Amino acid sequence: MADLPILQFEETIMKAVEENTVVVIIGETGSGKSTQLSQILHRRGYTKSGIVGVTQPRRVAAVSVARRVSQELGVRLGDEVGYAIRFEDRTSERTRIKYLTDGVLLRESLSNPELDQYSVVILDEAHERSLNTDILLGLMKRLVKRRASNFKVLITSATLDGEKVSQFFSECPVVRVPGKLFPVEIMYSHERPISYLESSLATALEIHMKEGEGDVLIFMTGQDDIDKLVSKLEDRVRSLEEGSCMDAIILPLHGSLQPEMQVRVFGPRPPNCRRFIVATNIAETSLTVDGVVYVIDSGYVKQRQYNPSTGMYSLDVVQISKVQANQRAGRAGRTRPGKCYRLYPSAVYEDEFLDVTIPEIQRSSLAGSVLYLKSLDLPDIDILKFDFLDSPSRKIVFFFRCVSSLFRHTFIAYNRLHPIAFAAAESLQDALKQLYLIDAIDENGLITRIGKTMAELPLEPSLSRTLMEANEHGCLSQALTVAAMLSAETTLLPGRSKNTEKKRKHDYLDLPDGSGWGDHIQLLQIYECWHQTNYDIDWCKDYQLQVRGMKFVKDVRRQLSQIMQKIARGPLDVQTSRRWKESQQDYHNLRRALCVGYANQLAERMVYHNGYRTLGFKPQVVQVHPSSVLKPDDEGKLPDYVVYQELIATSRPYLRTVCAVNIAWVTPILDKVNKININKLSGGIGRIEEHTEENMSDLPKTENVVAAVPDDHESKIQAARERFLARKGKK
DNA sequence: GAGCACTGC
Repeated sequence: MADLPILQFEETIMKAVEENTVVVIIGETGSGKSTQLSQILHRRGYTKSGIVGVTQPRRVAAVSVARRVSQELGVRLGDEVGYAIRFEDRTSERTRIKYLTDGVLLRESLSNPELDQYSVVILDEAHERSLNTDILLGLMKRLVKRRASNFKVLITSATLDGEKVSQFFSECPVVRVPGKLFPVEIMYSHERPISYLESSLATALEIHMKEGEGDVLIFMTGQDDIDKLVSKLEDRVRSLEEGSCMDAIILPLHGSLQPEMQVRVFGPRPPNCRRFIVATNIAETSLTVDGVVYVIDSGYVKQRQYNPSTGMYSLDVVQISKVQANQRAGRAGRTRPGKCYRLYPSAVYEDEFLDVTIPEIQRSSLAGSVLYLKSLDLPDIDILKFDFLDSPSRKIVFFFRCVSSLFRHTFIAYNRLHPIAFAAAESLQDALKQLYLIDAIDENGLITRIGKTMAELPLEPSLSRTLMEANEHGCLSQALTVAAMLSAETTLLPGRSKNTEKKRKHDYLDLPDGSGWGDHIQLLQIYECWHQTNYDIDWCKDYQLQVRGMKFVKDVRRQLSQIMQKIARGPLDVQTSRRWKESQQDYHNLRRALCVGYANQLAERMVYHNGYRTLGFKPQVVQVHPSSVLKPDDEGKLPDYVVYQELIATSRPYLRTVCAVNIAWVTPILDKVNKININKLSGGIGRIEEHTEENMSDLPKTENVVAAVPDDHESKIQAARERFLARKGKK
């Protein structure tokens, strides 16, 4: 501990912290920033006036770092040092240093927007740019102005990103702390490989024959490639075995592996043996494998992206960023000097790779984030309560300045660099439309009472809305189950291991089938069956349902029930139905609640075939995913209208997880779609900011331009916003 | 009749 680099910088850091409200710390891997920054602040008295909170993007990190710090300070975990993650709060009144996931801190700021129990907030690993961290960055920017006298923010980031974060916080100081990594020699390919699978294979074999002891970590993009490479490696290594003096163990490592299999990667390594770990980017940050000396980096990663104009998700293989490439290389230098083989030329790294990864906030639907921001006690709501502050219109300007600066921060830098980065305006408009259709905001873009309640639920807005509607119509218990099942769905079904395939098909017949209404209903029925068995673990195993996943569903369901009981007025029925057979009606109310909640995700069947056309977005022809339990009726037809959980483009655009709904429920929603006025919904973001730029009398003229040339207007707003923000920044 | 990168409340 004493030789951690960060301790030599204690004076520098503390001087910067004392003289500034915000400080960026660039701390490379092994600098000790995660464990030491909080302790330094504790020693310097910053825990006397409040808690030092340290956010982490991942649960395991929050827990393990808290445990470590409590050991170093010689206190019991949960006393002076504690942690808070979903489903688990190990803090007490005595807690002075608190590690928490960034999601938990966001939830806390919902009930306490000033975060006044904290004297310091440290946003750790900010360069990872998780959606939650990005929103926290925006909130901190606002908070440091309001609590400048008794609040400090420290942000840790990677080298390439630190300057930008500093700019975001009005050029706050940057302190650089070196890491304790061993040097890693970087080797580039001369050309781009034709097949990075073959290229990885060749490189791995070369290392095995020519290089000394040490494990090899190979980054691939997905399970299929991992499986292929593992089997090829096994073949080739075996044929080499006589010529090599070392044995080889080849291990896959990815998120869908059972935890027992993942453990093999971390177990003790037999002597005179080399392990090849073929991994996804799970090994980039989430899991650390000891003993790795060689890294093979394909330069690619699989990323999920959202297109706000079509409402469609896709899973694409894209080039990594420089930050990611360096992070991967760093995995070779943890225990001793290592080597990193990049399967691409250095010119590609220099010229094509983005400096930093496109942040999640730019690749996701913003409906949840916008609703969350609107629900905070920021000035666009409950204006009467805050009379002592600025006038209402000024408040709205302020709100959108916070929001737009937050989104600016993440959008503008990348738009010209990367085709998949969508414009902030488009993404925000999509979010506003979605929120309007599910009654979370009114036609002026102001949050409604329903929306306010929705934001309290840790769910995507559509599911929150479904719960609220279900509560009105006596099917909350069922909706809670569906919401919980959907929160974990991908982890429920068994993996693709071949020997279970046959067995599963057989058992699958015995599982409920949704009674012809679709996948949501099937999920409900599965959970109710499990409930009937008194949550029997063996029952899950019999039906090949992931035990961990089902337990998670139970936890989520309990948490949602508690929140609903807290926020909803009147009596609630949150008990799981005890007589599920009797509830096998047509699920009328539940399906209607889903229709209301997913008003922005409806599809209409085509007249002559079973394809669907999406409603609400730019219409698209899509198919129900073959994995759906929804089957054509006796006439060979699927339901006329469905709600869908997800629209995803794989080999074709598919609706995944669908439920039949009635046309009578759909019609009023379509009326609403037709009446959408995006300018009003935007709450005059552009208009208000243009007021500050130009004369009031210019306004009608500008609005005419909107109708005629939207793009031009958009760029004008953008320009006005830039000038506005620049001027504000100088003050 | 297809396929699932990784997190998190």
